[in-house]
Amino acid sequence: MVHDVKSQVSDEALVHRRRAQIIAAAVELFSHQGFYRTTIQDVAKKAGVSAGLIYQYVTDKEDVLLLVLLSVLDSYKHEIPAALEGVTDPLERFWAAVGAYCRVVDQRREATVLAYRSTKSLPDDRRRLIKESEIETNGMIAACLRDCVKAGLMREVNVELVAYQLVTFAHSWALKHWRLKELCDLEEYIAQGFDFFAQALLTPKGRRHQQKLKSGG
Amino acid sequence: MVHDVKSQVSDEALVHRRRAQIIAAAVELFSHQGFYRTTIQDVAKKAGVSAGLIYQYVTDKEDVLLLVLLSVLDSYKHEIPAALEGVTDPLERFWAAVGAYCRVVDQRREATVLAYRSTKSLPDDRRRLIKESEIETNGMIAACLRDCVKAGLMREVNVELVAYQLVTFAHSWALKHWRLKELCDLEEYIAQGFDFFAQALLTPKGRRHQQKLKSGG
DNA sequence: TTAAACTGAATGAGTATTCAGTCATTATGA
DNA sequence: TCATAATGACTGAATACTCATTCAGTTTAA
Repeated sequence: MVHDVKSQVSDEALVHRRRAQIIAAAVELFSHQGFYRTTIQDVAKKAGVSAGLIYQYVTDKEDVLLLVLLSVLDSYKHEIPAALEGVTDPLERFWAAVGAYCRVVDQRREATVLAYRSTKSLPDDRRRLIKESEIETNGMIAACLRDCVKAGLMREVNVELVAYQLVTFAHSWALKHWRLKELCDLEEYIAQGFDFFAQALLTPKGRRHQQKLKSGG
Repeated sequence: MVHDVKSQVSDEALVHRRRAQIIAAAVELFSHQGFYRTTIQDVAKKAGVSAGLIYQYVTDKEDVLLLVLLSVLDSYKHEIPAALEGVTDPLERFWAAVGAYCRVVDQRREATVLAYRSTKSLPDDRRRLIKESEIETNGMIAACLRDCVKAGLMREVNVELVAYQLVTFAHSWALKHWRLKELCDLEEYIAQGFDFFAQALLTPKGRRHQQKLKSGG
């Protein structure tokens, strides 16, 4: 998918390095000033390169935005499977996935907000790439949910919809941070979310299982 | 608050009428093309006035955005109390408020998305107006929640936080409509949300009360 | 030596804002 | 009564400026 963005430069390692440089500068500027208020010259300056150079790695300004957004979504796509590594119990996997999601959102808070603000600034075809990536991430959460339902630990809910609610819960930490940070910190936010979703989703069997996890370890 | 925006024209009724005209055009254009892609000439054309006229009712382009956003938040602020009119039972009031919120979001879906996308495009002082308005609306939901908790119908949750989750649930219908509309329609969305939040929040007493409401009417 | 990477000033398209002037309406005064 | 003036909403072309993008030329490294 990064390969959908065309570059004049052929050396792949160089392309990768330069783009990382450009993305890092752009994330910061776009997050703070927004896409339209940020000029390519700003990005170039912050990245320590010339304006012309950027156009060797990207076809237009919107491509820079696309790269930035894909880099955010990529961090979701990597962190969640990493958090599930080696965990087998369905309920544990579920909490691990949701917790990991919340923590990535926290780490990349400004970029997450940027994604909400700017996705529509992309032309349709590039926007589709973003949506697909989001659906993929959602799918990971949905899969964890489904496993819990299958194991009889959770009620028979509409898995896709609930996955959205979970994702939204995580995103809200970024979107409404200006207010939420006055109400609680990240770990409290996660804890109350867990409590909330547990109440809503767990079957009696699920609840017993949950108790065991809590006490056991 | 609308009065924070200055106009050259003194006739108040005229100001109101003209602004409504400008806002109507701007909501549509901003929603579809975004704030930065929309020119003042576009707005003027759609509103059937000259570009110059707009500047008699507004000091700059950002003021147009502010007026648009305030008009969206105002519709929340009016619809919720309207839905609560004459309802006294705390649980009924709660569902009425949340349901009303979801329906306004649905009616003004594009404008809601616009609010998420564009609030940061405003300078800090004007953005504060928006945030205050949002806190006020949230307060209405929080108050309903608090009454349910006091009446022993709901668990002792962090009312402010849960209010945010409810608001977020409503907003998501707009923000993720591109995906959610494939999973369900608005009424299903609301129904599954009610089920979900009921499970998470109601006490045994609350559950019995809820049953009574459902069957009785 | 030369191809690839890079620079940064120049170009030109796009657009927020202004302002000199028009027009309809209302006040003035003879 | 009816010219004449004053008012203030309104118009839209002109201004002034901001950038995305290009490209002629320079540097780098093999």
